[in-house]
Amino acid sequence: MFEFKIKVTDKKTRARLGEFLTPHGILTTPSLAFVGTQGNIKLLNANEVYRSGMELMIVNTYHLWVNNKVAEIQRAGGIHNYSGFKGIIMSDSGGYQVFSLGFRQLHKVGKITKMFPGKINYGFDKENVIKISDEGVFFKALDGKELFLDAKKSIELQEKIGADIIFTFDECTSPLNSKKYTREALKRTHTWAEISKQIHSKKNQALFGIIQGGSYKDLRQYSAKVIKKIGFLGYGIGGSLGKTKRDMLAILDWVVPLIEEDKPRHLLGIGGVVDLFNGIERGIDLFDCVIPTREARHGVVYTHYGRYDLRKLKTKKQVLEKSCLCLACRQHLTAAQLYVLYKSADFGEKILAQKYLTLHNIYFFSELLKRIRSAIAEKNFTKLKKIYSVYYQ
RNA sequence: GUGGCUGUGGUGUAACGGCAGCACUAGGGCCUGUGGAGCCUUCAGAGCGGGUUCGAGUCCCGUCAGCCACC
Repeated sequence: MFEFKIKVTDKKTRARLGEFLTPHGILTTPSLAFVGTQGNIKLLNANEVYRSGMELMIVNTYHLWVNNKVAEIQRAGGIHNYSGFKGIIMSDSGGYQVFSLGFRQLHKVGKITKMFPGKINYGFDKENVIKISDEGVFFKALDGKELFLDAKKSIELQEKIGADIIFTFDECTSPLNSKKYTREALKRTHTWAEISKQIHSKKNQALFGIIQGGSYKDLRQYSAKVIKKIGFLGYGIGGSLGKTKRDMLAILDWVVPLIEEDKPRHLLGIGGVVDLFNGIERGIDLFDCVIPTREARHGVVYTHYGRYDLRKLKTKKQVLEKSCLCLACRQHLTAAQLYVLYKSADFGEKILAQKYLTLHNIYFFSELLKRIRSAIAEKNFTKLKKIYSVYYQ
């Protein structure tokens, strides 16, 4: 049902071009999943997603579960029917919410410390809504209800959701957690990985095991060995990913050589332009990231000549990018026109602008990944990286 | 022409006579397995001239402008 074939291997780096056979088609890698937390990309309907050229989406087990969507998905016959997305779908296990709803709020950091610098007010209270034990995690939902999620429950939910690629339930730690704590969390992650594998029975879903261990070399390497030994169809490399980007790359250099060549590797939650090149260069095949869609809603435009705040393009009387085939660029909507819509007092017009930017950014990242795949095939990945490094640092 | 009302950042608005605050706009920044169509940050203000007062955006007089009503 699943098979990962490596087509081309880069001679200078660990980059490779691959094909991952799934029940919903062949996924050529490297690839990036766009995040559709509750089964849909925010602001887009299924038709728009289809026409955007999106190939891979990741949905979120925690949010589907908390918002009582799972039964509805089952009734629809699975997440593909429910979402209307015909491509390949992954589901996150809920392990990230252990961090995003817990330590991230207490520590005020991202998976890489510098990601959330300074004092950010997220608009919701800072009390810890998470209680972690060796058995699983208690989440306090927005309505105050307490929910319990563990490996067994996560896999059961993910089987009901029915994505093509699913993940083991893990504990995503904070970069500010001590080594002692990270080691304890890692032990839980490994236990939960074993349980996840035992529970998982659906043959039409590929279960990926998640490697954790923070930014500690021995823990990361130990985790890679443990997860490899349990045996999965692919690997997820999860946060925390250290204090700087350099730490993140070091983690990849420690872990990737310890896992099999012929299995796909997914760097969880990462997907900035520079990160894609750096990850692929170190042997990563899959990414997922909220950046393209979230930043679109916040007015950021990605182009092959750099990343721009729409505000800076307000006088530009041309499309966002000439070569782009997204809905906005195809309709010859200029940056200036999009800016007017984006700043409109009319809420509907603002949403329309955000929708256009979302489609544009999805198109950009899809196209970028295509170019990367071609470059690997044509043996000039390093050259392509150099080209983009002019506009993206 | 007479009477009345109103004059506070670019805009819209607050503040018993006591540090001129807020929202929008504009500028700068952020966002990495989405609790976010979100967050942080900077610039920018009393129509003009007098007076009372320790102290005036606030009270008084004049002036100018705008709005309303009436000849």
